[in-house]
Amino acid sequence: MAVTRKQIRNPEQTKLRILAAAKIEFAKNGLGGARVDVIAVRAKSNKRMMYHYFGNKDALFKLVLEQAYGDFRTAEAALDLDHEEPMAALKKLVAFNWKYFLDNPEFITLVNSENLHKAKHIRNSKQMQEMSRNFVGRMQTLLDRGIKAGLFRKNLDPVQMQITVAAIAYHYLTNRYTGAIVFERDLMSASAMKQRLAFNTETVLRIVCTPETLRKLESES
Amino acid sequence: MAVTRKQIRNPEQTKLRILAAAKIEFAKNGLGGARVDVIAVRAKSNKRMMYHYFGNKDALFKLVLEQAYGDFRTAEAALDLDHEEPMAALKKLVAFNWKYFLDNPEFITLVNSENLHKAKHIRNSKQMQEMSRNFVGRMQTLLDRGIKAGLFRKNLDPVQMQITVAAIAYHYLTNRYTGAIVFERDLMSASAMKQRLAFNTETVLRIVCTPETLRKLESES
DNA sequence: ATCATAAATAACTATTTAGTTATTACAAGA
DNA sequence: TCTTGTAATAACTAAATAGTTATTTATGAT
Repeated sequence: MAVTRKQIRNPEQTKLRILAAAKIEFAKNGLGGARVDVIAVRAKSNKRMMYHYFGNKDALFKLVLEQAYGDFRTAEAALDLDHEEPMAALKKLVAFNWKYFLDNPEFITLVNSENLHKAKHIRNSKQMQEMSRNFVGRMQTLLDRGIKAGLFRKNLDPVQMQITVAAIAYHYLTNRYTGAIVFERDLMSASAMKQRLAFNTETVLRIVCTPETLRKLESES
Repeated sequence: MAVTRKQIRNPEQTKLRILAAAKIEFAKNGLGGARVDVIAVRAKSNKRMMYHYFGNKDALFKLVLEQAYGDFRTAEAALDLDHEEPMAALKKLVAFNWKYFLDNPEFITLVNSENLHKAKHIRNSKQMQEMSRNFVGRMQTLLDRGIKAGLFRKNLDPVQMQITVAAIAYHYLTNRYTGAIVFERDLMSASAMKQRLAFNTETVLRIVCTPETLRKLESES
């Protein structure tokens, strides 16, 4: 006697399952290495549904990537740095970047994959532009408040700052595997990670703070 | 009348052509996206030769990657930083990293691809270990000389320094495509690149130098 | 000259892959 | 309860893909 599993309809859930499965597969193998069959199976759906809801592999990748960026920007905005002292806010931002890349390794591999393809999927994405709009602005606001408080140096480029804050966390984590071989060191042990976060925090403060602020910090410690 | 092109034998040249073609293909599409047929055609050879000389796709990738690392380390060692003043040497190292990643974009994408695969190809590579051996040592020597000259701070971790010096150049360049969208700015214009190199140089000096050294630098400029 | 070795080539194969077709099943509104 | 649009599924296909087989050809040693 054949067991006919009842076919339950739930388009929203199905879409979400496919998106989640796609994120895992794209993150693990890159766009080129990802397999649509694997995505369908992992989503407990089938390829036809994926093509029905998302069109094709590249369109699905684009959506996954946009959502990954969206999640990141949303989390960063939620830090609500405007209600913190400038120094505390900056430290918080450095720690946030570190923790986010650590907790969401898919973000890193998705972004790397998109850059391998010269960002062709999101090049003309309205959504990407909107999400990015306030990103630089938040850094500028933070820098301005620090300057006003006599803590930070003037004329710092907020774009260079955002890139640098990301870079020192992102690079360490994305290249953790080759890094472990090159440096013959476990870069992911609890102590190594604590050390890196401390180093990154100090790096950013040294870039941003005036000499007097730095002197004060050193005499305190 | 059929034109029979003379079949010229040159195993060394053929191997080199295959390696060069593989480097381009792997760099452009990643390991998963690279096609052995494309490599064979680009090398003006054929698949059988590739399999004869290198075994399989993964073994070829490993060799390409090892050579890319070898080239990078060789170029860095050739800087001969031991015969420069510590400050000049440090600036030269920052500029070298920048220029090398800029001139050799394949290095970046090859390393990214290997990290996507958790460094499985080079994990037990003797050659990698040997090439890396002096890499940290060179930074340590540089830092020690700077400390001795009263210019640099004490107790800086040379591994954190190497990672950071690489990060601020590598990250900017590897994510240049998504970066251009996020920041709505041409990151690769001559002026943008000049600005980034200057920012990176200043960043590293601020990390490394003592407060007095920094003060002296500022009063000079 | 000839012969053994290795270099080169093209044609082949078994699988895998992105994308499609054809069909069935469900559920909401008339 | 009938109808209709759409969700779900499986089986299919044409192209592509990593790796192989069979064969020819150049070259250096004897």
